[in-house]
Amino acid sequence: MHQTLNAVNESTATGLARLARFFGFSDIMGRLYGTLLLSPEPMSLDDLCDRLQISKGSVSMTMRDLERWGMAKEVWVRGKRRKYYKAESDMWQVIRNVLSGREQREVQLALHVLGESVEKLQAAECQLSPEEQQLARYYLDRIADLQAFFQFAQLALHTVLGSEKSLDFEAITRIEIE
Amino acid sequence: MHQTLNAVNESTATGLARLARFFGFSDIMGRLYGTLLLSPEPMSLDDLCDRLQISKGSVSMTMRDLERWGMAKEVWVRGKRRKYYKAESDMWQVIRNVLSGREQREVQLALHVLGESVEKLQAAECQLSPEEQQLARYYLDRIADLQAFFQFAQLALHTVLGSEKSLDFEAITRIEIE
DNA sequence: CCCATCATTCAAAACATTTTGAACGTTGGG
DNA sequence: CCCAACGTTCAAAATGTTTTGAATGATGGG
Repeated sequence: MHQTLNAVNESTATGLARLARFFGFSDIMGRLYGTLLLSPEPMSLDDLCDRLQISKGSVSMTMRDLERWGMAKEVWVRGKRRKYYKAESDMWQVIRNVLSGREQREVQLALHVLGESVEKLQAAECQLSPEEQQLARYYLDRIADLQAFFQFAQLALHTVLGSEKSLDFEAITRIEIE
Repeated sequence: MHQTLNAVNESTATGLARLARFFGFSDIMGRLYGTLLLSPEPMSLDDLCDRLQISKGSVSMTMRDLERWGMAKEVWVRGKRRKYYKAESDMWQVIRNVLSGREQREVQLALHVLGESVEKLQAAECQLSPEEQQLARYYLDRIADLQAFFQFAQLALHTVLGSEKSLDFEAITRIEIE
């Protein structure tokens, strides 16, 4: 294959590895996704091992993750016994999968914990000394700020997840201006 | 101090540690920030060591990071020689600091690399065999998708960073009901 | 100028994550 | 039913990250 094509392949895989890392996934996950994304033909586990020079165990495990996150799909190639994979090439779909899984859970957990703290503080108020009451009010102020942040995040997520097609810019700018 | 106050303190610090980890910072960074956030008085390095049960070296290094990211500030307490710190309590400011540093760089780097790939592919086109040309066009399509994604991210970042307004609790809840 | 009191540094230790590869399933063709 | 060709698993090795603490540097009071 021409050297330029290889170079582009390599830098794309490296860039996606970086992006994966940024989102808390493994390096290999990004490289596998990038490699599949630039392959017009589905690839087998052995193809991927060979291309990326990593063990078959890693590829097998990581492909399962990619499937779980809706970033790759299994493909049957007739006449072949091997498993073949192709990348989900709709980036918006991938983004939505990731956001609706991990990120949304994160935000909801945070809001839940913060809500519990508020309840605890309110319930305990009458048992507190005057100084402690003052501190409790201070806590409630800071917690309110955190809640505002997470509620903003929740709204932003909801907006992105609600959009069926490729995300339009109008939606996001509207949130910020309000 | 009352047990409820301690419990809230602890769960807030733990929650912020989790958030820090999510954003690619260290655990301790989140815990220190959370601890400072819930302290009406500035705290010294030794106060923080004592509260979080971690070595002074860690606290010293991590406080430098927190300062670098605009998440905490040094405070002089008259009559004391120690350094005292307080959290930057404006969450919106903290978010802007983080986004305008790391995240923005990340997006710009990605766009730069993708742009280079497009140039390389276009420059090499005339040297390619017909099959290679077809593959190059496939690459250009996939790269265009990636560029669209990063350009969207860039716009979203720009919008958030451009807004001066800090979000308050009431404003957010009002938006969500609409 | 010296001492006491802090803060900072950084090499090594503790800890956590990722990757490997040999052993073990599974499946389909013969 | 057996073999060959694959996929999967998981304990251990490699690698990467975080934390410690002893040594060192800085600074103000006396």
